[in-house]
Amino acid sequence: MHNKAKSVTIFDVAERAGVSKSTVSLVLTQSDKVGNKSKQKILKAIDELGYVYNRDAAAMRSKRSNLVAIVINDLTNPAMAHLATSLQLLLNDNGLQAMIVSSNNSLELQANAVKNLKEYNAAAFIICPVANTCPKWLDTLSAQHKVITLMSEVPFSAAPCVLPDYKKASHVASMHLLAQGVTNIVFIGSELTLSDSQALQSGFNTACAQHSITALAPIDCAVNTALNAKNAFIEAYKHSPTLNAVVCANDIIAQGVIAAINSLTHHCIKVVSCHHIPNSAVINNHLTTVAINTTDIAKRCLLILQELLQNTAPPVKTLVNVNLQIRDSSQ
Amino acid sequence: MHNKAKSVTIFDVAERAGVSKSTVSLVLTQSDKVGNKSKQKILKAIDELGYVYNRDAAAMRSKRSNLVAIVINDLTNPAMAHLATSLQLLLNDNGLQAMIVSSNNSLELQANAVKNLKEYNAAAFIICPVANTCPKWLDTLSAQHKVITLMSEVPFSAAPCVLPDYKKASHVASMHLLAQGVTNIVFIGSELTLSDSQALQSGFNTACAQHSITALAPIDCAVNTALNAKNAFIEAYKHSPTLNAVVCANDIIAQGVIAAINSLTHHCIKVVSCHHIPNSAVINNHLTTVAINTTDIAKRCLLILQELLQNTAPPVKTLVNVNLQIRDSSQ
DNA sequence: CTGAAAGCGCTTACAG
DNA sequence: CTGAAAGCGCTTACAG
Repeated sequence: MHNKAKSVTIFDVAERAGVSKSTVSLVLTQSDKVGNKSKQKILKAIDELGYVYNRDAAAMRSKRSNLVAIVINDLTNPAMAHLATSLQLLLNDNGLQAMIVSSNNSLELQANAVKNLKEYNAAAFIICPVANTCPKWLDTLSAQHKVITLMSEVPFSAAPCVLPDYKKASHVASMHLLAQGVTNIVFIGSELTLSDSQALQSGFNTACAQHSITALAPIDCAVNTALNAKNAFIEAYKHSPTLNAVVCANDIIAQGVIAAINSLTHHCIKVVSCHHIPNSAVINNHLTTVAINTTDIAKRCLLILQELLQNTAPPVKTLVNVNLQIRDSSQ
Repeated sequence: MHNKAKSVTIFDVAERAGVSKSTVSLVLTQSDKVGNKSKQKILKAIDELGYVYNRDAAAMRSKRSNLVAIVINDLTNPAMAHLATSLQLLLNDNGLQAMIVSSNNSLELQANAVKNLKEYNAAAFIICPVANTCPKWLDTLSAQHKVITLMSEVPFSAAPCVLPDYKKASHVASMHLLAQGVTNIVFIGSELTLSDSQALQSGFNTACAQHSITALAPIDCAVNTALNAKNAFIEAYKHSPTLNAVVCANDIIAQGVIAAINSLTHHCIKVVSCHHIPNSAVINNHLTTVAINTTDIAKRCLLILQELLQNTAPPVKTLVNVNLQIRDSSQ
């Protein structure tokens, strides 16, 4: 859509530096086969001419690319944005260029984004998959390209994935409540049939079993919004007014639940969240929550990417540790 | 870093479809100069061979690119993430590919990101600039490339920018309070010397003047966090206990101020925010705030981009309208 | 409407 | 350590 000007090429640089194109190319590709005097002359010429390396040409000729696509399902979630940023910085440190793209929680956009990025010759795809991503689609993609999924599992897919240990997260959160002797405990989450949610419920159920407690039926608030959670909780509470403890799938849901509890006359319900979403608000600093370190996830992801690029087979599933942070809401 | 396999080219497609390379190319570039029977054969061949268009080769040959870099200073701010996503979708609709990159509020990273993206042959740069971005740097960039800045002004730069009308935002917010007869009013913001903050203060001051009110000295909470705002407000309140109205630069600061007010024995202080940051929390729904529509900003940005790509000169500054949303906090 | 040819800016063996 | 040459996958006039 936009026509570039004359463009300075390695030929111009070579001419100015009084060497051949090949020598310039060797300098640009960080080869050590070039004498220091030549190298200095070349760097000087590059600077004087304002030469810009053309990676399209280089990628085409060498059939290599250092472009890594990062496809994020929800960029407006600060945790996801932080993860994407961390990844970008790590990739930069390793000579790779990140290209962040939002799939905006749409399967169609996700498929489209990947299709386009293939045309731009991405060397790898790091995907925070949209809910209900089709495993076959992912498998087809990862058969032809380097692919890693993050944060959310696509069940039975062959693509390596890196996840927080959701099961452990809900387990420690639930045990923390149960150790205080609560008896009427419930789990609330969104889209309960999804793999991640199943893992959370599993940790919760294990904890209940260990304390010989029979939990109430889990509350499903459908879409993951605070308002939905608030309404779903109020509804559920009508049927179970003896409730005294709630394990929430994440901070957003916890916010809704807390808002619901504050609207009740009783305030004797303990709340924990299994998935902390960092934000700069003062507001949430009473919530007992399980912190998920997106920096750790990003680091792990990079290691796996390096394995993929070296054609060694990485683990298909990597669980990153989580930590319970105890605050007022569960006391 | 990663070696692609054999790769199917337009030559293979041409062979299979029984036409020449040129004809295939014409189809790929959406030319209408190709007969329908040929076109169908070609599309069939593309599908059967799993051909992937190589945009690097196309860009190099045609010296055109449809890659647009979006450089965001703070991707973890949901408003910015939403803006980036909106832009991406609009660009897609117009045959352009967005490449989102985070500058993570670092001048160095911002400069580096732009330098790298030039090598990837970006057709345009849409930048939400880091605070204190150097105008000369931006001018040099925009002399050679298509550049638009968003959300935050780099004073005296030649690059076209699209902003919310910050002055109007603080003006309507302040007038709303003053109309209720408040007398001891103060403005609180972060980094008060920055251009955007100056605009906010200007709207505030104008409103005070219109009501013949002398405002207290503005409160500067340095970094833009709720905690900072809370502490700065508590400190300021000690010196001015008669305060009865606060105009906050944005929602984050407002959260801190409200937290501070709640910790006081009196609750008779009205609060408004000049810059709404959308998030899914229920919590903030008592705050009177000025909504900034990032979708409008994105649309405006696209129009300006189209002008730039057509080499017409767009307005150097575009202010997008804002709307006051009245809620409990100012009643 | 189609084909042959040149060339975008680079990298990569291969001789010197 | 350096130079000449081939070629990556496309697009673009230019003849037919």
